Amino acid sequence: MSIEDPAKPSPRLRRSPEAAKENILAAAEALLVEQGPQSLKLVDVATRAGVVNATVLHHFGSIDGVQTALMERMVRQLVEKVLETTTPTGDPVAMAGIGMTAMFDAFEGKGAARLAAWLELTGESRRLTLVREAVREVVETRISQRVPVPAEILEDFMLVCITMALGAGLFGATLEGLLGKPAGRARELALALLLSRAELATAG
Amino acid sequence: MSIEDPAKPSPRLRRSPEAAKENILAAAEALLVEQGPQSLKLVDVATRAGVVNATVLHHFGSIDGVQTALMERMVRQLVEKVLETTTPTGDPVAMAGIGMTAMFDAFEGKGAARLAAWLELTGESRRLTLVREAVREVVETRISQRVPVPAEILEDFMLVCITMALGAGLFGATLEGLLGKPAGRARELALALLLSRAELATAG
DNA sequence: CCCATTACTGACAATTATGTCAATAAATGA
DNA sequence: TCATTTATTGACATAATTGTCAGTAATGGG
Repeated sequence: MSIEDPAKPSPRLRRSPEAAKENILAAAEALLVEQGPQSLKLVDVATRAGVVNATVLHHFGSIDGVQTALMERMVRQLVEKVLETTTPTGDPVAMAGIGMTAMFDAFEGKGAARLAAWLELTGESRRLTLVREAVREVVETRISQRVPVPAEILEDFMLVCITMALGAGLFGATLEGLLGKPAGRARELALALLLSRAELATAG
Repeated sequence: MSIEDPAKPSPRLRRSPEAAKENILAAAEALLVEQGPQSLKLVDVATRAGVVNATVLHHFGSIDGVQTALMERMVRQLVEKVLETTTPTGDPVAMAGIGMTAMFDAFEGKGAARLAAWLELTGESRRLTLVREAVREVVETRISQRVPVPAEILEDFMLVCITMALGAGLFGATLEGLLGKPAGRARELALALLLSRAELATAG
């Protein structure tokens, strides 16, 4: 006999469909961030979420369904996070600084850059029309009307900014280690470089 | 009966160990570039190389052995490619331009950026002491002695440069598509940004 | 309280991927 | 020519991963 009561029928927890999915996706996201995309195994995700694999399949149909849902969730979170910190102020340069900082934060924290890299490697980056729309909204609605800069140049600037934010978010820590630089140096330098450019553009 | 001679004993091809490994690694690299790291299945690599999986295992021991060998091969190629195009000239700014262009080329072509992302995602980026040594050699031996800039600043510059080269190499094409920009625009803008900075640094 | 719905589970089937092994055949040297 | 070595192979064994299904148990509506 064990110490525990032998006849212990596990108090089965029943969530709402939304809560169940949320629980599973949170577990999947944690695994993605901690161990990389190749560790997104069905059983691992289920175990992490405190359920069995059949439960995961019940809600998402397949492991691909989990991955797709996770992608959408993370993209949505990223976009919201950037948008909510992109409230227009009077000063264009200060605004650029705030917006870019928010972007760097978003890509670095919670593994958004890792997710983007995963999408890129698996060739699933086509599904990102959501991102396209978000970027367009940021450019047209939030920045373009306030800043005396042609949309063309603004888009170019966004392109460089996102490229650097992704690069810094994904490789920053490793590169800093390889070069013996303090943590956060890549991000710091990239932001400074971009900001100097922003000042130039608005001043000219 | 088939059209072919029914008793056709396949003319078995026997390579030297080196050639056999090279053949397999080339196939693996092609698969990595074309379809991403998760397509590096034992059977797929073998089929692509025109052999059976047992042959691959004979030479590399396991699929991990293949991946490790492929990593080392690609890193070596990348380092060589960068080093060979980093021949010092008289003009520091021109040198910076040439060196950075070479770096961007190296990371973009043949999926070096994809490899780096893969290493990052799989958490294998520690093995990159090879890269560390190469970077140090570039900084100390090839640049530092020729350019009147403190090593500190030079290292910072390398950090940003590599970050951007990786970002552009990995995400450039997709981002350009999402933003409706012409191909190569991210790389172009990044290089321009870095070059303007290099001019500033050497002028100051 | 009772019933219908459905989230959840355990056990098992199916599929896929990796690895083993004895036998075969291509090169090399004696 | 003959023997040794070993790159190569097919068939098979093992493991890992995904997916199926009938049954169980929370939950909410009547």
